[in-house]
Order: sequence, then structure tokens, then C-alpha cells
Amino acid sequence: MPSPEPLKSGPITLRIVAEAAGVSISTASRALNGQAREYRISKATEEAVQRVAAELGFQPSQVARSLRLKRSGLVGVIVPDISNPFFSAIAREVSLGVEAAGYSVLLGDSREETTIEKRLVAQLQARQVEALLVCPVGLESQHLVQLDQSGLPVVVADRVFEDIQLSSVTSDNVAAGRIATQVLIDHGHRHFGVVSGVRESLPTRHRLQGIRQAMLANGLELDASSIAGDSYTNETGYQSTRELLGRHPEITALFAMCAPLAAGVLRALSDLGYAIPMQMSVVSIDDHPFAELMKTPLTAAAQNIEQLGRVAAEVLLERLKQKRAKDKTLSTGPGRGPVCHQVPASLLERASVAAPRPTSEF
Amino acid sequence: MPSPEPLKSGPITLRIVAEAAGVSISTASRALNGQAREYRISKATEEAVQRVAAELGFQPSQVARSLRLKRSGLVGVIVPDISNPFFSAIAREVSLGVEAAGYSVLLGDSREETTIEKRLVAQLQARQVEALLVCPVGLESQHLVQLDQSGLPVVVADRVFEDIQLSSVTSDNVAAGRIATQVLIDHGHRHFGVVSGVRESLPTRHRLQGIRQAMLANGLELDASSIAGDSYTNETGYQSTRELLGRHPEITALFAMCAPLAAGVLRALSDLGYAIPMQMSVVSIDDHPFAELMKTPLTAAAQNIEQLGRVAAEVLLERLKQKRAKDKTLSTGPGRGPVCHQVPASLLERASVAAPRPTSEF
DNA sequence: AGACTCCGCACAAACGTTTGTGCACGTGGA
DNA sequence: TCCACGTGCACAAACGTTTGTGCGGAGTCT
Repeated sequence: MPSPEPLKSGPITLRIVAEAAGVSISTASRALNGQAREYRISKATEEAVQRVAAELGFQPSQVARSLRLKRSGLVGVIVPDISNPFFSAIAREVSLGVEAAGYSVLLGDSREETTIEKRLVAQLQARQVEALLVCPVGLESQHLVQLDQSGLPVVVADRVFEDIQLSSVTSDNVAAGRIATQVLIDHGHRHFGVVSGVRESLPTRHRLQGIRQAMLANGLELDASSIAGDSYTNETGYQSTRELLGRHPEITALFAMCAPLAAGVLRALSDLGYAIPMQMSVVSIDDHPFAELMKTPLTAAAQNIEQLGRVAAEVLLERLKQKRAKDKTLSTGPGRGPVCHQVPASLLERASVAAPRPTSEF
Repeated sequence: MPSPEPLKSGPITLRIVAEAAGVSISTASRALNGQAREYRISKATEEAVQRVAAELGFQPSQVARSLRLKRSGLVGVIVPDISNPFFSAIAREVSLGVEAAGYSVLLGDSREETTIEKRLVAQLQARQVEALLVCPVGLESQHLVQLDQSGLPVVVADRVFEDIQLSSVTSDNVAAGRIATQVLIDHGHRHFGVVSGVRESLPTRHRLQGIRQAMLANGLELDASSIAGDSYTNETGYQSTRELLGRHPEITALFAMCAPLAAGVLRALSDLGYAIPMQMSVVSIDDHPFAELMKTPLTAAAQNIEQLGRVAAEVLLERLKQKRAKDKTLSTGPGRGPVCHQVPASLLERASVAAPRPTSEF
């Protein structure tokens, strides 16, 4: 009779496998990690171990591996709001991308608050994530830069920073602003209202810049009083619309800087009794799956979110590769410096833009 | 001169802190974990350690803790598609809920495939998650049940199973089907087309059951040929609509079983030139942020997704608490058996339902 | 027959924590 | 003076891996 099965019953560890196979722990480890050849484990032993492991359903403890290997196989993903389709789309692409490379993703939701973002960063760092993808709330970057310089690869997406010392991926926001504005101009609009997101954030600034470029090229100018709003929410879209229309009755077109804002704009226009596009044209940045089913299908400069997510995943994996290489060679070179990717935006012309209504003189 | 700072430069470990404070590792650990009193560490030492730790920015390695404590502080969340607003809303609530309790969430996206779901489950298990929230693809439950019985708390949400041996949280799908159908009946409809999700899935079956209940109560019956579709996608919604309308010209109302299906239905009706609700009424299960901005604001029986997510988080935390208690007492009792929560659905009457068009005899 | 080599594997240290136990010192009473 | 006891801390084991090194035996060569 063999040993009477001590009934340890806990999870199957390498030691259990080794004993069952009648070899030492180290041999078992090497047999299972494909290191049989280099450590001269006989074919017979190797296969025996593998068989036993399979029979017992051995699952190596990633925790123990992480401790020993000093790599957790985890990447952190921090977004301001995972229930926002924009971020969940990014999360999805990143998740698929890094999972294919054997990593798992630790998710953090910062609820649009820098404080929480910082807390999450620290938390994920303590959990030894090997890299971090952050869609920052957008106002502070110092904590991220520090982290990156301390050796934990950080890549930021979407709400990147001005003084960019971090690898980043973002849409070509200047172009997005430009092409969306151009549509309005091409239809003959001269007086725009801009419903803006957080003012200091770089995407907002870039989009404004694009808007101004297009206007300038057509001899127009955007004055500050035609801009309203300072956040990315539906409610801001609603309020800002009423504000702008009250202030500037000559406005014939509204520019919404993101999908939730656009929803608010539409809601306000509906409440105010405007017909779109007959009495008011609307363009938006950001597409939305339901955009074409709406009362008036919305013309928009769409960010290519999937592509953005995929690129983010690539950059992340690239940085991870670099890091592993560096950790091996002990070279402490500064790396190749941050890379900044921009993915193109594209125009989706639908039905929310038309020639301006005849002015009251007519 | 003190020791010339060996320039270990790696991450700050407990040992570094202990040396800097001039105490042993164990003392440092206890000082930092609030165990000073019970292990008779003097107030002075305790504070010294805490000060040094703060100065050095000590962050205990969660990996090492996990190994030693045998709890990772991680919960796994597996959804079929994180970019689907329904699941991302759930993920968000769960994330917020468990984070508040000190856990982090490991995210997995099964892409609607049982194979991937299984792989993810194994992966997360290897990473020692302490509990798992799964929104199952919906066809197989055995791997989850096994896991749960092997001691890893599993709770399933949304696409639960028939032979439910797992704690679950789901909408009251029977009621959702019933109330949405009742609206149609109240408006005078007699001939419905049902655009269905995955047939064998329990939510679908429950919703159908609700539909039938409402019809039966009004002397109507639903025959199999008035049901089309077998997945939750936009495309299925589109195809099924054309199919149903071709097969049953007498249909005056369509019932879409979820938001993406509804989008497909609307798209098809638009292509076919139907005016809603004049020529065709539409109800849906699932609300959508843009629903009221659509061409015809959609009447729907809304699941309360946030509530569902919050309840899921609660159940998860409850099971975690039970587990910790059990691990302590070594009692190996079966626990209180699975609990099944249902959150109510509520009707959102908007504009997509009207009295049926006069029949052609008129 | 002895030295050398290669093969096949086991030993043990290390990763960074937590925690049961033990040791030294000091103080009090008898 | 001696014992008992409380105080304040250090030692060391353990969690489950990976991996550098050591060691015995079989074979080969001289």
C-alpha cells in the first residue's frame, strides 16, 4: 500500500506533484517549464511529471511565481468611468491585446477624480503591476511621470498632458475639430456655438485649436463668449446649450465636443423646440452606436476608439518588452524616450447639418 | 559614519524599513499592522517605525502578503463583452463596491465564447482570486459550479442557469416580459413579432414566459413562428425583423429582447420604410442612455442595471465574508446554500407604441 | 585500474511577508 | 539572594515558486 494519502486536501502544489511523481520539487518545476533539456531531465521523468501534473490538475500559484520571478503578469488599467462606452471600448481592446500576450488586467475606476486616481495608482503599484495604462482624469500628471521614471512603464491615453514626458496615444484632436468645423462652414454657417469639455484638458484645447484653424482658414474667428461648458457630461451639454442660445441668438450651429455633451445638446434643443437640422445644425466629436438611429442622425468626427485601444495595447506591450530586456541586462539606460501616437479621426456625415436657416431679414 | 547605504535601490522592502528604524523585521511588521499592543511593542518603537516607513514611502508587497496570508485581495469579474454598456455598468458597480471593501478587480472579457470563459476562469483561479463574479456566456455552468464547490465563491449575474446551484443576481425577467407585453396589449395589439436572444438562455426563456403570461391573461397565444432570432446582436435584430415581417404581414408590433436587438429592429424598420409608431409599434427590454433621443423614443422595460450591479457586489462581499469566517473556523459546513436575488424591472413609456394601424379591410 | 566526463537528479537559497515562540532584561516580593 | 513575572523585542519558519550548484553513479579513455 502506498502512503495513506495524508489528506492535505489543500490546493495542489508543486510539492504534491513532485511527490506523486517521485521526484524532487526542482525537477518537477523544470519538467513543467520546458527546461528539461537544459537541466538534463530524462525524457521519461519529464513526461511522468507532466502526466501526473495533468492528472492532478496542477495549477501553479501565480502569486508564488510573481514573488519569485518579480513579475506579476498584471497590467493596470485606470479609466475615469468604465461605464462610459468610450472607455469601456478602450478597456476591451487593451484587455484583449494584453491577454493575448499572457497578461491579465487589473481594472480601476477613478470616477473622474484625481484623488481616487492617485489612490488607485498606488494600489495597483503595490500589487506589482508591470505596467499601467491610464486614461487620466487629466489635470495632474506628476504622480504618473514619477512612477514612469521610477521604472514602472506608464502609458496614458485620451486625456494626455501638455508637457508630455510619457508615452501616449490619443486621437488627432486638432484634425477632428478641424474637419467637423469644416462641414459646418461648407454648409454656409458663420456663427457657431461650441459646447466644450474640461477647458484645461489637452484634448479640449486641441479640438478648439482645430476649430479655430478651420475658421481662420475661412476668415472667421471664434470669440470666447461663443464657448460654454467645462466638463464632459450630458448635463453640461444641456445647460451650455441654453446658455449659448440665450447669449447668441445669431448662432446657427452647435459643436459638441464629445458624445455625452452631444446628448445634452440634443436634449436641450428638443426642449427648446428647435428642429434639427432645419433650425439648428449640430456636429459632434465622437461617434456612438445609436447615432444613426436618433431623431436626426448625428454628423460627427468620430474617434477611432478601437484603433486607439489597440495602439494603446501595442505601446503597452512594447514598453513591457523593453522593460524585461532592461531588467535582464541591468543596463540602466533611459530607454528611447516617450513615444506619442495619434490615431486619425474620420468624418461621418449624417443628417444633422444643413444650410443655416434664412436670417430674420429674409 | 553609518553604513554607506549599500545602494540596494530596489523597491523599499520591510527589511529596509526595519534596518533604517533599527528594529527587526517582525517588529516592523507588527508596528505597521496595528499589532503593537498585542505583541508589546513600545509606543516609541511603534511610532519610530511608522515614521521611517512613511519617509521611505514603504509600500508592502501585496504579492508577498498574498502568498503568506493566502488571500490575494482580488476578485475576478468575467463578462461576455466589456464594451457592452450593460456589462460595463455592472462592472462599474461591482468595481466600486469591492474597492470600497479593499479588494481590486481582475477583469476578463470572454467575447461571448464559452471556451474563452473557461480559460479566463482558470487563469483567474491561478491568480488566486478570492471570489468570482461571472456574467456567463450562458450555456455551460458545470465549470462554475465545480469551482464554487471547491471553495471559490462564484456568483453569476444576468445569464443565469436553470439548475441553479450558484448564488445569482438577475433582473425579474418574467416581469419585464410581462409588463412590456402588457403595454402592447393595452394599445390594442394582437399580433406580435418577438425578436429573441439566445433561445436556451434563461433570461430569454423567462422573458418569453412573461410575454406568454401577459398574452394568456388576455386570451392571446404566441406561436413559434412569431419568434425569430437566437443571439443578442444588432445584426440578429435586423435580420429577424425582416424575417418576421415577411412571414407575418399581420404583425403590428415588435418586441425586442435587449438593447442591441432593438437597435437592429429599428434599423430594419427604417430600411423597410415603416413609420414608428404609426405603422409599427416597438417595445424593448433594456433601456439605453440615448433611447429618448432617438427618432422615436423607445418604450422599454428597463432593467435596473446599477442596482443589479450593486446587489451583485453585495452578494460577492457577503460570500467573501462567509469564506473568511469558514477558513478561520476550519468548519467545512456547506454554507447557507445559494441565494438568488432578483431586481425589479420598470416600464419606461415613451413614444414607440401606439394603436395598431387600421387593417387593410378599412 | 584510475582519472575524467557526462548524465540525471536533489539540495537549498531566495523572493517579501506574517506570526508562533523564545530570550534577555528589569522589577517586585519573599 | 532567589524566584516569579512582565516587558520589549528578535529568531525562524512558512507560504509556493524558480534556479544556481552539488553530488553520486555510469560510462569512456588511457
